[in-house]
Amino acid sequence: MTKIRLVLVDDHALFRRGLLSLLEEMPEFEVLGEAGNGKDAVPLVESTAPDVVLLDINMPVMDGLQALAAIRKQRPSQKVIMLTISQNDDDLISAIVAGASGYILKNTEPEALRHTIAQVFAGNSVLSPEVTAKVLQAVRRSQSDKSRGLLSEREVEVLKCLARGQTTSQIAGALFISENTVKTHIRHILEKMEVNNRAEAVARAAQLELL
Amino acid sequence: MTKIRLVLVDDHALFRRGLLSLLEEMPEFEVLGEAGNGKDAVPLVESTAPDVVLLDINMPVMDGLQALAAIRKQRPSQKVIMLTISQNDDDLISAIVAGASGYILKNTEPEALRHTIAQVFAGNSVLSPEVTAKVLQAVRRSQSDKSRGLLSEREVEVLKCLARGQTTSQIAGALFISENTVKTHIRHILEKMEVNNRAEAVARAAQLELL
DNA sequence: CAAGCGGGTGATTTCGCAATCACCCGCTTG
DNA sequence: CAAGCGGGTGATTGCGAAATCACCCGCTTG
Repeated sequence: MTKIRLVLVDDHALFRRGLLSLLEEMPEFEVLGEAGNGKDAVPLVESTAPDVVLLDINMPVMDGLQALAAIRKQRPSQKVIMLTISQNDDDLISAIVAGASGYILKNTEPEALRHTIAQVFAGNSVLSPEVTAKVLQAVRRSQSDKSRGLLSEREVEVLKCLARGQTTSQIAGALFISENTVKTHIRHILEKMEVNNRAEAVARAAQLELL
Repeated sequence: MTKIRLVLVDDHALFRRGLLSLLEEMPEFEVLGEAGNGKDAVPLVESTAPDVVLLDINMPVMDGLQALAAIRKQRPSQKVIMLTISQNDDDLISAIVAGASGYILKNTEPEALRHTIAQVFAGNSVLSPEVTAKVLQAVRRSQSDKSRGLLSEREVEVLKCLARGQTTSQIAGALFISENTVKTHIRHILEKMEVNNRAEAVARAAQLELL
């Protein structure tokens, strides 16, 4: 069996050596090299071309996020797992945006780490359960942001009326505007929500909970 | 030890029964009830108040996403794990937005399912590695979308010049505008990126790769 | 101390979008 | 067939953001 070739990057020599012996006990892994900071890591990855890089964030000289960006710039398909103690939201999101395939905490069990590396090697991504919740929150926020800015205030009001099953003339009466104006608002709503009729608009609005 | 109380929702009776016997073999779980569609699931969850709900997406009468929304509306803190074969992006994102704490595929190993339920019960979130990559892609897209719309075209041009280390007067010459205009653009860039000086702006721009 | 640079404030024009209304078309239904 | 409704096109006004420039302040440096 071809071994999964790794590079370890962490500024704590003790942790790095412990991790090294741990991984070498697992027959499917082969550690090609180690680095104690980002500046050393970039050329090391360049020259050894490992399957997966295990990368710490908090490091002197060049931190893990900068190193990640540099590595991914040189080798865009390089798989990198962030292995860190940081549960900081900015670190997490930055690492994802910079192209990390995994983000796991240092308190992870050896077996889980083994599983993570195998999954990443197979082309999948893995997050520690503790940080997954943060990522899901970020997704929720970004989706609601996207929905918020989409429609103007007035258009949302019209949409609410539509959802109550009101007709054009009823909406016009309720909002003290002409039927023509209501129709124009609905037109814009349909365009922005990329739907073809009132019913579809109401269905998607209910689904997105933007009422 | 207090058992983790579950409710299973899946329209395939065979799968549901198999899952039931599997979970009952694990001493830490207790299955309070089952449902074959979303319409039955909502009142069942309401009455039994389980710790965690395992919910399929593809179901007749009321699909899992609608059921998830209904359940979370009645019991906002209810923990729900989507257990499905769907790797569809829309299903995945919809489930997350609707408040799912987990999204795992039906080909998951029993031990991994056991682990997932325990993590969700503990307040964390879990995704199957196969879908984690999709979520990370969604995060990347939403972050770049956020960055795109943030700065105007002209402001991006100025920022590019800044990143090359050009001074105010050099930028003014390059873009055929006055120094004052350049300064105003930079002012707006600093405001929008929430940074305090040019260097910070360049650093974050490089990090976000919006050059 | 004066020139150059980074940074802050005010003022202008222009352009796009929001909000409004009028008018037109095609379908159903009594 | 005419009245009502959903849907489409054009036109107006007003506000806010983008883009432009002028002027002011404080620091460094020769």
